[in-house]
Amino acid sequence: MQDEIKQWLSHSLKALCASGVISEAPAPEVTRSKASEHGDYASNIALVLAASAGCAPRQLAQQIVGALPPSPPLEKAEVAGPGFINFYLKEAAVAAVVGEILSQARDYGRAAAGSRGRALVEFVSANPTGPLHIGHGRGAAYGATLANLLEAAGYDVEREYYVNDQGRQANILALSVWLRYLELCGEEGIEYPAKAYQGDYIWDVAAVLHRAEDTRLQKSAAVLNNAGLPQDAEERLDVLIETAKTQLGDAAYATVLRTAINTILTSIKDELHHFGADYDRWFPEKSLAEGGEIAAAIARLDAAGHLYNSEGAQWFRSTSFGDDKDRVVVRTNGQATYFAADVAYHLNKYERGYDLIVNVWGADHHGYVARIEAALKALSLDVGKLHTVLVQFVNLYRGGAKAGMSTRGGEFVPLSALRREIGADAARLFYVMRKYNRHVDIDIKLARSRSADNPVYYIQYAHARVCSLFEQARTRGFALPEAAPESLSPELLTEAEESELLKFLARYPGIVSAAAAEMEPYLMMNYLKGLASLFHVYYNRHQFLVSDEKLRTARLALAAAVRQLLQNGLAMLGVSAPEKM
RNA sequence: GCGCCCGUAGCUCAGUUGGAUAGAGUACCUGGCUACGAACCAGGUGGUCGGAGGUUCGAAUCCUUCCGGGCGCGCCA
Repeated sequence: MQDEIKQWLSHSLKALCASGVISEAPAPEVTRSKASEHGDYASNIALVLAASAGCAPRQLAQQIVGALPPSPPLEKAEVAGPGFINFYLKEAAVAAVVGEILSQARDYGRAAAGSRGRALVEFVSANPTGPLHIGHGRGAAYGATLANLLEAAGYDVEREYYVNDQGRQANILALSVWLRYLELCGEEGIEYPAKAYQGDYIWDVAAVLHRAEDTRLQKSAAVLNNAGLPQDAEERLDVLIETAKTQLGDAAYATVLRTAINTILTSIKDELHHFGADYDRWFPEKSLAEGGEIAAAIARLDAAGHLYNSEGAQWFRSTSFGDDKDRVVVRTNGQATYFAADVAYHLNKYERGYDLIVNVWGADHHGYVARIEAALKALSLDVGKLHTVLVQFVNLYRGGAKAGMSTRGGEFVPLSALRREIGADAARLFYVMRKYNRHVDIDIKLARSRSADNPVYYIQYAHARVCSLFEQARTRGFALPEAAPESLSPELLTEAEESELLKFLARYPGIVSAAAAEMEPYLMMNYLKGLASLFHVYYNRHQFLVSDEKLRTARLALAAAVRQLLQNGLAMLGVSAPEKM
């Protein structure tokens, strides 16, 4: 409707331009009116053009209105305030939305599948070195919801998790697990390093190895203590890792590492599934090295002339492309850096031919964006396809007291614990309640309470209410409205609450596309709160199950449309829509 | 020090991308179930939009600067 009004306005402006009232006819802006006394839509075009036209804004507005073409859905257009033009739509034009929603049902507001091309959403991608914590939960809720929104907006979406199954963190994990394993075997005098992973889950993984009864893994604790350990904790860890590799041999060491990664990754997959975040692909970092893609990526940067050697390492001149310092791609020890692998990974994504590539990262990675984009520019790739979303941190409170979430200290709060305490629905909703670049506070006591602070209940309650209403209608033997849209009598919906609700329903498609375009799931969440609120107000003021059959059917149809959009919206947020609570 | 994000009611946050009188929820006070679910609704109290300049018909929104809070600045991942 907004676009149609713009066309009418343009038509009018061209006419005035031809008669010399104004010198040019720019594309007019049309917005939804904030207050109902300002009509349904409004344009500021007269205020914009008044100065150049050399006449008073209100007078110009009057001339624009006079030159509008005949427009059937329009009740009237009038000049108001300093020179705004307000548009009022006919009730019937507004009420048609009920039939559209009931006939299109789940597809209402959705663009044709795949019409916008292919999109990749990579999210969470936490190191498989420990359980997911509440910070990852936000990435999971955000990423899963964004993927749904992009799908609704017409993208063919793939959901991907990048698995860091090699590198230093993976080696620290393997060492940690092996040391615990030796303790399980009864070895004494093992000093467990402070920088190794401290969580209890390491014992669980070690127990898996222990049950396998692999004799290659059983070594004396003495070999570790003879290694001549340095004082520095990080160096100490590196020496221990090397010792473990030589003592175990490549094959056995690989078994430890693989078992550890697989065991933890399995529990991560399981947790994400319970959380409603499912993936199309688990992309192993290791495959990049094994397929020669890291070397190929480095070679491409080199061929393009953007690498140089310094201090025994190979550097990428990322400062030429907007980064604030150059980055190492190959260390002095000959190993490629994590950054080099990540360049290869992004190259891989680009070669898969997506139209949109989304990275969902934690806010602590923001320094990393510039160097990845620098590499893409250096390889002459279209950086505009890549959107890196930096999701801010989550603070967890328990009745006012802050709870920590560090992964290495051992006192993190696992996502699974949060989910068990407040439920997956509340967690999903709380995580996407704010803009992604703002911090989210979750107070567990609040989230568990059935108070009105809790938007989960407010929205779900509206849905359950409609369901209950239909249950009542059924038991009283009333005909239900879904069957034939043309028998819905939308013209009978003339109460103020009804027309407000109708207009709000019609905004849904715009919310879907805006939430997808801005990558802001909270817009959908806010819309659903607003929809629930308008329904509750309407419900309290008017009767649905009235004796007049036509009016009853019209109102039930409106309720059914509300229920449909609550279902559609909640499904997109990964939240259930219960019929009873 | 440099870079990014954020300052709106006591608290948690919206504010449709520069529009008309800055809005919800919560807290506090008051009212509404012999009508389809009171996990709801209605009314009231509550604001120098962090401060100061600037841009224009018009600023919470854009620019400059200061203040306050969060995060990042490894041959870790």
